[in-house]
Amino acid sequence: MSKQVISTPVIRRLPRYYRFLGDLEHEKVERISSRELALRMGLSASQIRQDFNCFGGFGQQGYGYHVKELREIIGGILGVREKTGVILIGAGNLGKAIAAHVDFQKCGCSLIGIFDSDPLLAGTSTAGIPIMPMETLDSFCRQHKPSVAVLCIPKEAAQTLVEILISYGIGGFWNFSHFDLRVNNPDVIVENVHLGDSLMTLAFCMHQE
Amino acid sequence: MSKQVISTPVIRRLPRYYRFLGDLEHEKVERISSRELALRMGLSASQIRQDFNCFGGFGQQGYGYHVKELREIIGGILGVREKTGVILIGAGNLGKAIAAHVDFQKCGCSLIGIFDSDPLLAGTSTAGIPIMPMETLDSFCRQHKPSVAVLCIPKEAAQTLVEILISYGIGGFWNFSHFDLRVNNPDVIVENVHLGDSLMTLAFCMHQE
DNA sequence: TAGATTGTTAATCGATTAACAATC
DNA sequence: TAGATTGTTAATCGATTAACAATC
Repeated sequence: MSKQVISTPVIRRLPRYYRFLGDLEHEKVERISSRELALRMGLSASQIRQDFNCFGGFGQQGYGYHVKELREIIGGILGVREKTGVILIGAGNLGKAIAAHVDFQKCGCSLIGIFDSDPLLAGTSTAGIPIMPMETLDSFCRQHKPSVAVLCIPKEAAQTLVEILISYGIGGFWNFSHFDLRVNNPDVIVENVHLGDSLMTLAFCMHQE
Repeated sequence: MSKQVISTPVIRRLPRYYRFLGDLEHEKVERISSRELALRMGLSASQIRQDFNCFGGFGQQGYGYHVKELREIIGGILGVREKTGVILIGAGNLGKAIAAHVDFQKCGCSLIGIFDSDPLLAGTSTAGIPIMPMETLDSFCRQHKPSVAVLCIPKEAAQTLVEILISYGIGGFWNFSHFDLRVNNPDVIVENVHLGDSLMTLAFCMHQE
């Protein structure tokens, strides 16, 4: 295994490769060349070959890439066969929708608990996952050792909660709060999702030109 | 007005600048230097000055940038004072959450209608917006001329619907369906959001090192 | 074998960073 | 005026593209 550091642009393209290869497999396509895949994905063939070769030579000269095999390899790289424990904090509109809509399984994750400070929600469940009161977070984490927390809480509540969650052993945050979470600890990974930024970008591009 | 083309990385940073400047204004900070802003945002001062100078010189030598003024300028560039008409298709879990959770107003948009093919949903409403049957989409678009459609529908339904929506005058798609929407028409802008990709990226980064 | 397509190196392009003169 | 910080040009860095030898 090469210990080479993978650049961010490459990392961000991996899930997309994985998705497109899934579609191809679904369409019963057995082999594909970098040229064809590039055409489909709106990339260049060179780039695709460069990307794959960050991890090793998965193709065969004169043939291309075996779709099923390549998909499995990239799946392995992305760790989709793992069962990373995930908890979700904040069972409001967005929290519930994410719990129900995102296929955690497919992403190598397993949503094992939802927490909310509203006592009225405790005892109910969403997407088959029980909603628990915040008081039980500590003991739950000690018992089940989730490594990722999805944050669907208001901005104000987030920063302090994050420190606590890190002390509970959380090593990754998928942050939907309306602020940019920044953590000093280099072992903690943060993925900020700003839907508003995405919509603004769309609006800007429409008014350009 | 410079007709210079703005690069994608710069465009993607604009909403973030806008957000951070909003926070600063909230904290009653009147002026800020590129150096201080860089520190807060995890960028370099050079980059910030380069970015702003794509649009014009908004700062003042020896002083820095006036927070409120700069925020308004960037807001103007992003078009947050516009009222771009938006419709949302698919009032499932995710559709409802987006309708309720995303602040369209703040993004220069106005969510004016939700459509769903399920006749049971017709007549109900989410986030104060009425849910209407797909049959009324045509006449609604002719009357209200929305320019953006949010797609919260299954992959299978999406591609054909998109063609129809374009014929109804939709020029921008905010696509949450599980597929990459690609449109040939250069006047149509697409912003694909893949929450699964984002989660996979987080998981990958956690297992790296 | 001939044709196709990879893996990989070299060339190009674009974005970020550094430097500094202009100026408030 | 002196100090600070911008706007802007030049240097660097990294990512993408092009080219081609290796090889299935």
